[in-house]
This record gives sequence, C-alpha cells and structure tokens, in this order.
Amino acid sequence: MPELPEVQTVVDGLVATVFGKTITSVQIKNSARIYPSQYRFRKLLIGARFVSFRRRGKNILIDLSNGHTLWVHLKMTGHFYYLPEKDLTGKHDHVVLGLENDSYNLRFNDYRRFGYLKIYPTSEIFSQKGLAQLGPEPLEMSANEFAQIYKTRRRMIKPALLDQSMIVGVGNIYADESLWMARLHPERMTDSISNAKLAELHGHIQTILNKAISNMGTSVDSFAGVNAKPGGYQKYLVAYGREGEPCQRCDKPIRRMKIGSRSAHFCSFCQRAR
DNA sequence: TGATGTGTTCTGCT
DNA sequence: AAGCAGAACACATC
Repeated sequence: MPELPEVQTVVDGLVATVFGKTITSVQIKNSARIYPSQYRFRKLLIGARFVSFRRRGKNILIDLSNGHTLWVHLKMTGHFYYLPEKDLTGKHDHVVLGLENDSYNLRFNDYRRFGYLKIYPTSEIFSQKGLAQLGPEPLEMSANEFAQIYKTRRRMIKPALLDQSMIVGVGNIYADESLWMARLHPERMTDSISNAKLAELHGHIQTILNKAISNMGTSVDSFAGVNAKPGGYQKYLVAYGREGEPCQRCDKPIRRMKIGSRSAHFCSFCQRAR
C-alpha cells in the first residue's frame, strides 16, 4: 500500500535510474489505465526526455521535455520496475518504456489495475481533479498549521488523517502508527484534541514518515522499489498488522476494528477515547 | 465458492 | 455546508 514514504522511495528510485533519459519505445497493453488514448499517449512519450520527478502526496509527477507531465498514481498495487530488457515482461506489466542507450527498460506493473498513468500539459497538471484539492504536505507544514486544520473540523481523527484534502500522504499504516505514538484513539473527535496534542501528533507523523523514507518504505502487501527490492520499515511497525500482539507500551493486546470503513489497529488501553 | 482488503471518487443521506 | 456510509473499481490471497 504505497503511502508517502513508499511513493517517495519510487520517485527517488526513478531519479537514480532514468533521470535525463529519452524514451525510444512505448508498449501499452489494453489492460493499462491511461489517459489520453493509446495513440496520443504513445506519441507524447516517444522522443521525450525525463526532465524532473516530483511527488505530491501519493502522486508521482514526471515532467517531460515536451512540456507535458506524466502523472502516475500507484493506488494499492502499482509498481515501477527498472529491469533488463532481456527479462521478459509479465502479465501485470501494463506499460513498458524503452530507453535510449539503455539495456534496461521501465515497466509500470499493477496486478489490481487501480493505478493509472495520465499525461497533461505541465501548466495544467495541478488543475486536474485528484491533484487540485490536495491538502498540504505533512513534511513541509508547521505544527501550528496542522493543528489549525484539525481543530477547526469535527470528525474522527483516523478518517481525518486519511482524508487527502486535509493533509496528503498518510494512509492506513502510518495513520495507525502515528495515533499509537500520540496515544490517541482513532475515533477521537478532532476538535476535542488540544493544540499541544495535535502538535505532538504532527511531530510523530513527521518522525515516522522520515524514518520510513530512510528505510525505503514499508512492504506488507507487495510494495517494492524501482529495483524490485522490498522496503524495511515493516520491522518497526507497532500497531498496523499487529492485532492480538501485546502493545509495546502496556502489554495489552492490540485491537483491530472498522473505523470509517477501514481497519484500524490500536491499543484500547493506552490510546484513550477521550 | 466467496469474503476480504486496499486508495480514491462518486452518490446519496442526515 | 459538513460529515458519513456505501458502492464502485480489480484481483490476489485466504
């Protein structure tokens, strides 16, 4: 489940492998979710050079030398792989890009096919639905701004953390981890949390995201970097996926329940509801 | 065979 | 207006 650290890991991997390279061939399967049409998509990519790579929330933005930007969302199971051309492409490689003077190619792989690749003029990219309404970046905002956003709304903190219009990049894993660190119950109402506690939560989010980035992300489902290697943060998880295991603070079992129609993992003893 | 989980958008309800 | 629930998307995994 790529969240901010996993997407950053992919962006870093792309910079390290294909930055500045020119696309010489494009293979698109009918299973690929792309925009615009296959014909125009191919035409916009062939001959273009990768100019820069950016992350915005969980979105990947790749600027091309022709004034267009390739926008990729990995959703749950999307991957970019940079592999030798001689390695056969698999069933779930939906788009394959050949590169100039390179015996490796770049594949977009997604076994659930929720992920997509879209191309728009660079000048119009941030007005696209899905990018236009995104909230601030948690690693670039102040604790005050963070507290303001949650203080002025009334909803459960866990679903609020997942809402990309409030802040970006946090998904199910890092929301559960951050709330455990801050000893906040996932159902706690945002407007009832003190400014000091919200600032503390923001600090935990930053610490956790940064540590996960240094560890190349968390691989619980299928996440892997551009080099096809898994991340390493899963060994630090204290709440997510630890249902039934003793809480590392109070030894009581970690609970799992549906909150806002997503599974939440937390300690009902040291993460207080009020 | 069928339920589950996953990020996001959309619809419809309160 | 704001918040929430449920559906939809697709499919490997259990």
